[in-house]
Amino acid sequence: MPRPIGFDRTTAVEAALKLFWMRGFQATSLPDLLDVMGIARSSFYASFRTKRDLFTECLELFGDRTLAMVNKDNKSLHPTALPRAFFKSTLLDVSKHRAKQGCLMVNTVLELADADPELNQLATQKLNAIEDSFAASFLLAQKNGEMDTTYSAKELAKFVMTINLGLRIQSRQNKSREELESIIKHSLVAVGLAA
Amino acid sequence: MPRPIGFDRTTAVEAALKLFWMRGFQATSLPDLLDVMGIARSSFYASFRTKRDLFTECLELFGDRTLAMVNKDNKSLHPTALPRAFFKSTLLDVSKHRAKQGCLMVNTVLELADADPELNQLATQKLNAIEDSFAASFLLAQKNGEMDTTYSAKELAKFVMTINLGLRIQSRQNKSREELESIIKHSLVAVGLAA
DNA sequence: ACAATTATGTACCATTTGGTACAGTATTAC
DNA sequence: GTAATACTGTACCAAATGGTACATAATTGT
Repeated sequence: MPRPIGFDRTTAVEAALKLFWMRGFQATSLPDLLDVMGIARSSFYASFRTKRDLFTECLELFGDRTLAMVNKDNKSLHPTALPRAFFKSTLLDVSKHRAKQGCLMVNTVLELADADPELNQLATQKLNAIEDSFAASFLLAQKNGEMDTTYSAKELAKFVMTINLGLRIQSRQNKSREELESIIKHSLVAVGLAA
Repeated sequence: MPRPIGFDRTTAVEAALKLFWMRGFQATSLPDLLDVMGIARSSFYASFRTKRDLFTECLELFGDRTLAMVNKDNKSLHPTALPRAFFKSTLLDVSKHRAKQGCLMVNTVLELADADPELNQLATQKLNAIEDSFAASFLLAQKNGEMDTTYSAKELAKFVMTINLGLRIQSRQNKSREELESIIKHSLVAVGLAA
């Protein structure tokens, strides 16, 4: 009997995500959101409750999507090639504008570390999941004797994540692709992940 | 003839810096500032013009102070020991609360990359100055034959800075001192900076 | 046609925002 | 004392904030 939902929820969330990603949580106002989502104020509160709830949804979506990317490469590539592939597809093979957005999780951790510990924790948890995926992959390869064991799988994953975080900041600083590429190359060579 | 300035400007700026450092620019309200600075609203605007101007002053102070720390170590330590000393004094030998604050420049870059390009650039410039100081130190050591030349001084400095940025995020995530220490150790060993 | 539901638009809300104006008081040099 | 300056406190400002209320129109299944 009811009139069906008129706007595409997924599209709307996607638009909101893009804005949050660029501007951060606090700097994104409700009118801004309504504008890019193309819905009315009332519809917004009916479908998404609050701005914070919507942000949580975006963060969750972004985190899961990123993890899925890593896991996908995980199946088709040799573990030692994983980090390089990840950096390539999320940093190098990406438009300038998108590179400047950095990573929503990282941005969130720094913006809301103090102001909203709960969101900070959610972002951290999503980042940890990615790190764990790397670690699991490395561990398997090491057990199969396909990978050097100078560093433990966990240590290696932590190292890769540290580089990743550093790169996300630099991409928000407008560093050139060449510069980022150089850093990636040298870091990976240094720990024997230059597949 | 005039009545002298009653409050200590330096102390007031210091208090503001601490608050900005923890909460970020946007999340710090004017009443909050007046509170920790211990001055009246009118005095604030008379002495500091605007909230943004004060923030700029804090950012400048923080950046110069950090650079001075690096330069000081620069004179007493061997270049290969510089990064380790820097991480120690700014990350490991520091209270838990202070570690959680991260680095004001890094926080600023991520919070205001899109919203205030000018402040982003100021923060970036301060970070670059630190990187350059590392690079200059490495270069000198390499020329004197006191340091391995597998990596160029500039590349090495960029690598150290990337690790540094990554660590600042992780310290905002409440990572334990042990975890940070382990990352530092392994990264520096990897590029031959484990003095 | 009718009931049910969901959209839209708009008016409204209290609160907070950064910033200004100004009156009154305190402290100094002369 | 007087003039000059700098403090405090408070009142005020317009604008923007996130969120609510509600009347109306649209679209569906029956």
